[in-house]
Amino acid sequence: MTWQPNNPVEQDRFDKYRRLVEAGISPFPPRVQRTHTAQQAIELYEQAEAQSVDSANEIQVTVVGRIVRQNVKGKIYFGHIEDGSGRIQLMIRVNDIDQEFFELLKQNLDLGDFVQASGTMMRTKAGEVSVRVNDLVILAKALKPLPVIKERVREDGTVERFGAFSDVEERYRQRYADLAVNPDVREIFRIRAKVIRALQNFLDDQGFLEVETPILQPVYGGAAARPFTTYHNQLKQELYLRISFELYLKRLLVGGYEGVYEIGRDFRNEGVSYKHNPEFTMMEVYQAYTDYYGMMTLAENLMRTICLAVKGTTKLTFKGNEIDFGPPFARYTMRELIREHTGIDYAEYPTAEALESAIREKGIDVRPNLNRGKLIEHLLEEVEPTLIQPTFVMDYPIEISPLAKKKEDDPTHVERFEFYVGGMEFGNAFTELNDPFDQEARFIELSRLYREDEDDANPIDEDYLNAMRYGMPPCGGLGIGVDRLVMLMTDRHTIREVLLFPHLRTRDDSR
RNA sequence: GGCCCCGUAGCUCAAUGGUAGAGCAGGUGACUCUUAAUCACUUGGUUGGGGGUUCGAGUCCCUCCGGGGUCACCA
Repeated sequence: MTWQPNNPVEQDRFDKYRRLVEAGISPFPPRVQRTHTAQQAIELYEQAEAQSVDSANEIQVTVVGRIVRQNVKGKIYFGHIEDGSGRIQLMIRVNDIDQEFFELLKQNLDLGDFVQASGTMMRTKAGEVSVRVNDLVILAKALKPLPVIKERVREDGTVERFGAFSDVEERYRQRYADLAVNPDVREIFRIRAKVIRALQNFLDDQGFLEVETPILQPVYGGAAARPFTTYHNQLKQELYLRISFELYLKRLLVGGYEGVYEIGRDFRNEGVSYKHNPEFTMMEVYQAYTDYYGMMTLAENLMRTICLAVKGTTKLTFKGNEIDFGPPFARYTMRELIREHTGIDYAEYPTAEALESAIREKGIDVRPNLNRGKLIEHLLEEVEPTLIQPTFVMDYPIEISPLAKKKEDDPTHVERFEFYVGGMEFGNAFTELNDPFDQEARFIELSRLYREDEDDANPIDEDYLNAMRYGMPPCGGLGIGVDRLVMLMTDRHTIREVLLFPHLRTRDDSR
């Protein structure tokens, strides 16, 4: 069943489409011509105008773009088209082109149509550099109306917008429409690209090798999360979408690379929230012959570099807070931070039962029967919203860190840090565990711990242990959530705003 | 998954339980330098779906769908 107009506005567009066809004009021609972008045409005119207005007015251009504003008068048409470079105004006067054609355009051009316009450059009486059109080709007819947004440029140059397309659900479901009418949304994804490029440039400059590792994995690991499962028909093999890159990247250090990184997609079959999407972009980097102190330096330099690349300074505003990546980040141990903030020194409570009742005494609600590590983690979450300036939280309990090396002077803790900015976790790093005996013991302990909790049952990656037995250099590893980084750089407060196509439930009514 | 809130024209939003409206967009007409153009007239609705209460439901109740917020989950 081919598409039919669903409402009077679409019916009207469809009628115009048919009128064009009847007039022998293709609404979707195969060929385009273009001599200048909108921006180039305007700059060219302004430069020439500085020399001589007469010669500037002889500049011939052909520009293309989507009609974003129309003002049709009796015998003159004004409209703005927008291309990738910006906007330019078209002026079509009836005596500059065939009169019948003028009437046809007047009747059948709509907001949203793509057109190609040829003519000479000029400046209107109101002062706007424009194209005085003597030929126009419709490149693509818009059959559905884009949301209408009117704009006024204030005296101070800022833009006031009226009736913006703001329904969050519709914006995400029809991101193309969102992008088409909301330039600030387009800007988010330019910044996103910039963040990723800056990450790559920074890590490349430091001598790291960018690699790609499997997304479809026979054994998942490297994080505590439920995976998505899938199935290879011919191989008759159950497969998982990766929940982290960690175990594969560290295999590469065994292989002899000194530093590797990957930027890519992780998939976690968990709840969604303003900071969680089922698929998200992660950056993980591993470096031989260093430790978590080295990763702190790396993280500081990395955040500084990204911020500079995007903002031109080490400062930014996020949720109304000014954040500065210039100075060294604050460093606290997890224990002291929790003690300061909640008054609980978890070291005084060696069992989960004792710690749980101490937490409850402080009036903090906590799910029953959590293990001690998870209880401590829960306490850290109490502190999290207060960590506005860049902060390293160091030395995590061993129970929740099976891939990190123990602290020499305290086997109950590991050399691990997470770093927080704006009340949100951005990165996670450790001195990587490279002792295959210890690693094996941790894996076994972990599978024992989670046996009761079947949801979290984690398979043991024997091949990873095999790799480690060949000798893994001492190393540090760091993971950073790229989407959250983009949130930070764009001051957006939900992950969905920085994903082009965030996950939504399917909606079967085709409204 | 729990709790709270929301879903009305293409878009942005109104409407004590009592005839579903406005602005923009669209249509017709006027207008050869407009730029949130203006002026006149005007089309457009299964009020997310289904059920119920009521003389009467956009509004109250139940349920389903979708979204937002929040909590939980997330080594």
